[in-house]
Order: sequence, then C-alpha cells, then structure tokens
Amino acid sequence: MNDETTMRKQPKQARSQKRVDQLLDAAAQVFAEIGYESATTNQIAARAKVSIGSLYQFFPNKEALLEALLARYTEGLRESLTIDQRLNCSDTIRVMIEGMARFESSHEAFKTLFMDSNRVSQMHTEIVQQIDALLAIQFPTFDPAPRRQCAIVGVAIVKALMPLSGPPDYLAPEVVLNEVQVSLKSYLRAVLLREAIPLPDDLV
Amino acid sequence: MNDETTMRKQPKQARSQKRVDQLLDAAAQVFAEIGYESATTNQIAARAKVSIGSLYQFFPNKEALLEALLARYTEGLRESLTIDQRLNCSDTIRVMIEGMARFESSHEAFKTLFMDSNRVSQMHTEIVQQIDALLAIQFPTFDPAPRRQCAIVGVAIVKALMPLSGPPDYLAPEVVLNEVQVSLKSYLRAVLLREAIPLPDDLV
Amino acid sequence: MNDETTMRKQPKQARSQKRVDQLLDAAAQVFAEIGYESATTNQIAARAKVSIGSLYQFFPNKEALLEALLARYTEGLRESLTIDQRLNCSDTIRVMIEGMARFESSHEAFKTLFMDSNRVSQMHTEIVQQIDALLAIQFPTFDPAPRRQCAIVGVAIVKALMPLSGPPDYLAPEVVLNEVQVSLKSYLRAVLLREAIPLPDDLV
Amino acid sequence: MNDETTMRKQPKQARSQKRVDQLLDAAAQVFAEIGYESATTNQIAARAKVSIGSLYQFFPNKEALLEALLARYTEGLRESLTIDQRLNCSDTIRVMIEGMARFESSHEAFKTLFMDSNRVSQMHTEIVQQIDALLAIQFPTFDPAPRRQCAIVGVAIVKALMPLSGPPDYLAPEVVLNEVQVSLKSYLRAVLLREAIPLPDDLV
DNA sequence: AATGAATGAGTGTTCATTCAT
DNA sequence: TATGAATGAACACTCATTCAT
Repeated sequence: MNDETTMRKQPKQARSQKRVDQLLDAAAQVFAEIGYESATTNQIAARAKVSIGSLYQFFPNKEALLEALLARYTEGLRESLTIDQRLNCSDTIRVMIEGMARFESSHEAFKTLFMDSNRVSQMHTEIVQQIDALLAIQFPTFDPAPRRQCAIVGVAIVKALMPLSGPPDYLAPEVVLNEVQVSLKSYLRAVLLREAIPLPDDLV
Repeated sequence: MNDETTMRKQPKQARSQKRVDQLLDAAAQVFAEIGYESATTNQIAARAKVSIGSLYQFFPNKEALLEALLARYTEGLRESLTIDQRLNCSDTIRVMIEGMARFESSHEAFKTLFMDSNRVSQMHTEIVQQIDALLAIQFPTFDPAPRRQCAIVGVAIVKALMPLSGPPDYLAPEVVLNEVQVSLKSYLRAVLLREAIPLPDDLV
Repeated sequence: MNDETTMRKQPKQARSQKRVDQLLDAAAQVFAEIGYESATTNQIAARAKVSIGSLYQFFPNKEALLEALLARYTEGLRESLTIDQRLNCSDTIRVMIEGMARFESSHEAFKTLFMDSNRVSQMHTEIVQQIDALLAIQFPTFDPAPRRQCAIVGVAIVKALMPLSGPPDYLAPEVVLNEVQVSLKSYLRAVLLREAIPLPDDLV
Repeated sequence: MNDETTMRKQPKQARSQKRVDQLLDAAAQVFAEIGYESATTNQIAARAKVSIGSLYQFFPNKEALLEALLARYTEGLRESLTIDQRLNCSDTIRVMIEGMARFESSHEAFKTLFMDSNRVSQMHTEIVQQIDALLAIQFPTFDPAPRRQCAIVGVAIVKALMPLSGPPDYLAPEVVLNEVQVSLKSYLRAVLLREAIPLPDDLV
C-alpha cells in the first residue's frame, strides 16, 4: 500500500478527483512534449495550476505520476480493445489497430510513454493478456503456451510499427496502419499453420 | 573540429586509445544499466577507472560519448549484416538475425541504445539502407518505394522482437530468434505477393 | 520576463523581501572581498545563511545578483546626488563628494563594483547624466557637447580618487575628500575658462 | 625567493629566456582579449606554442605570469617616463602623457591589467615614485609629504582618464589626451598655489 | 629539460522533495 | 487541506596544477 510508486490516496471526494485529473492531464502534456526524464514536477504542477505541495499530496514522487497515467491509459485501452466477437479475424485485427490509432491520437503522451521500453510493465502485460484472450476466443484449439507467445509477439509488432509514422522514418499514417495489419495477419497465419490450426477463410 | 558532439581528439597514442576504449566500455555498461539520460558522466568515469577530467579530455560532453558508442556499433553491425549473396532468402534472414543476436549479446548497450528511438537516426538509417540493398539484390524487380517501406518495417520488427527475451516478457532466446524469422518471412511473403513479385521457393 | 539577468520574481511577501536583502547583502560583502569573478554563488548563499536553492529561486544566475546590487546602488546614489540647487558651485561639489563618501562607506561593494569598468554601463551612464544635468543648471550657457565631456571626466576623476584611501596608497580619508574637490574644482575652472563661460565667484 | 608569486627561476640560458618571452607575450595577448580571471593557463601555453608543463617550469602559478608581465611593463614604462629635465612643466606633462599613450597602444594588456585595481601594487608604486621624483626636480621647494600626495593623485587621474576613449564613454583619443593634460595641469596649479610654491610661467 | 595526459576539487545551476505556515 | 518557499544532493563540465614518461 505504501508502495514507493503508488498514489498516496484514492481520492474519494469530487474535488480531489478533479485535482488528480488536472495533474494527470498536465503530466501527459508535459511528458508528451519533452519526455519523462526531462519533465519536472514543478512544471507539471504549474501546468495543472496546482501547487507543487498538492501534487505531492497525491503522488509520492514523479514516478507515481507516470504509473497513474499508465494505469489510466490501460483502462482506456481496454475499451479500445474490446471487440465484437462476431467479427472475423481480419476485421478483428483491423478494428483493433484502428482503435489503437484513435486512442493514440487522442492521448498525447501514450505513444511516448508506451514505446519507452523501460517503463511499461503493467500496461504491457495487461494488453498482452487481452490479446491472448482474443486469440483464445477466435481459435479455441490454440494451445495456451504458443498462444501467449503469439500474443506477445503481436503486441511487440504493433508497438514497433505504430511509431513508424514519426521520426526517423515518416511513413504515411495510412501506410503504417496497413502494414501493421499485413504483418500481424501474415505472422498469425504462419503461427496457425505451424500449430496445425485450421486457417479461417479470411486468412487464406 | 569544434563540433559539439564529436570526439575532442583522435587518440593517436596507444595509451590514449586504451583510455578511450575504457571510457566507451564503461559508458556502454552504464547506459545499458540505467539508460542514457540517467547515466552521469562521473559514474562513467568512475566505472572506467579514469578521472572525470580525462573523460572530458576526449569527449566534450555526454552526448559525444553516446555518439562515439553508436559509431562503434554501426561499424560492428555493418560486418554482421554483410551476408553471402548466394544464400537463399530464408538463410539470408536466418544468418542476419543470428548475426544481430550475436552482436547484441556481445555489446551490452546496443539493445538499450538502439531501441531508444530518440537517439538513433544515423545508425538506424544505415541499417535500413543495408536491408534495402539486400532486398534489391534478392528481388531485382522490387520497386524501390515499396522496397524501402518493406525494409523499414522489417527493421522495426527486428528492433521490436529482439528485446522480447528480456523484461517484461522473458521469452527464451531461441524462441525469440525463431519468431523474428517467422514474422520477417511471413511479412516479406505478404509484401511480395502484393507486389506481384514471384516468391522464391523457400518462401512458398 | 525570461530575461537572462533579471530577478526571477519580484518578492511580494515580507519574508521574501528579507531573503532577497540577505542575499544582496551577502553578495555585496563577498564581491567586495574577492571581486565578482572570484565570488561563487555557493559562497554567497552560505554567507546569507540561505540555501543555494533559495538563491536561485530569486536570481537566475550570478550576474543577476550583480545587476540587482547595481540597481540598488543606482537608486541609493540618486538620492546622494540630489543636491540643493541654491548651493554655489564649491558647495555643490563638496556636498556631492561628501554624499558619495557616505554612500561608499555604507555600501561595501560599491567601490569594487563601480570601479570595475567591465560591469558598470548602466549605473555609470546614469551618474554621468546626473552630473551633466547639474552642470546645465549651474552654467546655462555651457554647450551640451563639451558639458557632457566635462561630466564624463568629472565622474572619472571621482571614481579614480575615491579609492585612494585604500590600498595601495592609503591616503587619509579626509585628505582624499579634499583632493577630489580640489581636482574637480580646478578642472572645472579650466574648462569654463576654455569655454569662455564666466567663472562663478567661488571658483576664482 | 620561493615566493608563491615569483618566477621559479631567473632564466639564464638564451633558450629559456626565449621561452619566457613567448609565454609572456602569449599571456599579454590572452589577458588583453579576455581578462586575467577568464584566461586559462592552458590557453596561454597553447598560444605560446609551449607545453603546459613548460609554463609551470618557469611560473609557479597563474598569478606569477601576471606579476612577471607587470614587472616587464614597469620596466618599459620607466623609459617612457624618463623625460628631458630641461622641459618646462606643461611640456613635461605633455611628453609624459604622450609617452604613456604610446606605451599603452603598443602593449596590448597594459590597459586591462593596469586599470584593474586589484592587481597593481608594484607597478603602481613605482610609477608614483617616478612622478614624485619628477616633481621634486621641477619644484625643489615642494615639501615631500604633499608632493607625494600630489603624485599619487596625479597618477590616479591618468589611470582614470586614459580609458575614457574606450567603453562606455568613447571619447575621441585626442580629446582624452588633451583632457588628461588639462586636469593634470589645473590640479597641479591648485596644489602649488595651496603650497605657496611659485607657479612656473606656463601654468599661470 | 620538455611534454601533455591525468587529476579532482570546485563551478554554476537544477530539481525532486519537504515542511512551516 | 493547500501552499510555495526552502532545501541540498547531484549534475555536467572546467581548469590550475602535477608527474610519469
């Protein structure tokens, strides 16, 4: 509970919740603009129009801000990744990728923070589990071990390709979106073949 | 000469060269352990068993250390990526991935630094070009634009999957090696199909 | 606002103002003792019994400390140089010099800082203008160009002679005071003669 | 002898003497360009095309360089101030001031160093004595105590007015030269009157 | 004697964090 | 509870000086 990196108090009162939100919004902005390391807590407090003292009332240290932001993102992402189970495989992937792209563009710091491999843990594993669950539904005979492996690799591919629209490669966003889907589908196809799982029609 | 990020003096004497190597080795270790931003020049000097003054005799600032390390890696990588052109497609990919894996495990900071998207530019573009050249040789009819795109995505995939053997996923190294190849080959296959380029036998 | 050499915040609360005063007093002492260049910000903070962090809360850098001190002096000097216009020429000079001497002995760093020709500009020009104005009043027919020249030379003489009570010459303070007046009056007399301006009775 | 600020060895061999001269020339340049405090010994050694080790073979520390330079200047000045004793008072002053101006413009660091009141001691007193001697010759009945005082004030006036041709006042050099003479002569006249010493014809 | 690589205390400055108000 | 002044360890970097070669 008195974790070094956890929020100090679950704010119950509305006023407190608002404070926390201001703080996290400000943190997101600042992290997005100059990165986690370069951001200063005073900067964030100022941006949030909150005193530095108040910031430390809710967050025991700078890292806790990051953690909370990531948690918030995880929650938001969960929705983006909750997909109509009647969709076929291709469409599932498409909807998911589109969802991520939308999420990314509406949450300024997500890209910066999510890609920074040093700082992911929790959000990362959560997403992997979600994908794993998705696969389990679509392919009931998929063995759990290779399935999890597949999920891990899939997530890694998404993480790696999404930023290709920025520096230093600057591919067109729609190209990126397409290539993510292509690589995901072709990788999935290869794994299913290897695991002797019947290919769905739309992956043949 | 008075570059802000270049080495201060090309070390001519053996003693100096040794000094520089100590320094770069230490920098590699420290960067690998705690990342570029968090690393301090005093830490690096201490690790190298060299005074902080000596460090600054060779490197005008912290960034120059990074730059020199990256240059060293670029050079090393070039060799790892120089591949017998008579190999077929699968083998080319295998040899290349194995080469990267070997390189990575013998150069502590490579992973950390190469993945840190803020700081790669030069090394990154160099590698992309090399892959592009490889593709050009294997598939003479490959149109330059989509070929370059393919190279970019391929490099991104490698960058993303290689670290999977570490935290937070901890896949077995040999598994990682294999999955990189699988995803690379299946992505390449998909692109070739799309571009109406005849598949080589080993990719069918 | 983001001036490189201006105070960071105009201190509004009494406590802050006190802090700033402590800091400036300490700076004055240290500058007086070892000069601006040799003085260190840590030294000044220690002397002011204030943490180095506090110093930088008010002054963005060492130079800002100097600037603020000079500004304080300029203001103080303005009063010392505001002289009853009914006084005759000799008395004006005497009162002015006495005022400066009083000011100097109650503001430790004034001498050091004012004499350091590298760092005066603003205060210097202000004083010159004040003297120029004084001359304009006393000698309405004094042509502006030579009058300004006369003011410049006059100020230079004062600047040069006042420190004669210290090292390396150690003239008695009252002697110094007298000699400043003598040289000022005789120089003024010579200039007035040259400019064909009627000498006031007390300068004959 | 083992003074902290004296040269380590009076160089006897020609080669050593040359070394010392190179060093002092370089020091003069660098001091003139960026001031004593900002100058670094490595810079000076480099400018002199001498190794830093050699510099410290002759000068125990940075200050010794300054001291030696000042000594050199003192010697040079002595000549400039050696004046034909048959000259009348006005001419003596004129010749002397012209000599100083010449000296100043041919010895880059002189102005910078001589005006820096923190660092004068020896050269200053020497000059004062020379002026004192000059006065003794011209005015045999001049009482030693007021005579010395007069010399001190005279030197101070010269020191203060000569730099007026530079920042922040930028008077024309010939104006400066003239005003120095005017103030010197009028001050001397005033003192002589006070001391009841008959005025020479050219001062009436 | 001459070199210049090496040293490390010291510099100005920042910023996460605390705590008196 | 909220504030923001205060703290001081830590940082990147400099430079007078030493000493092995």
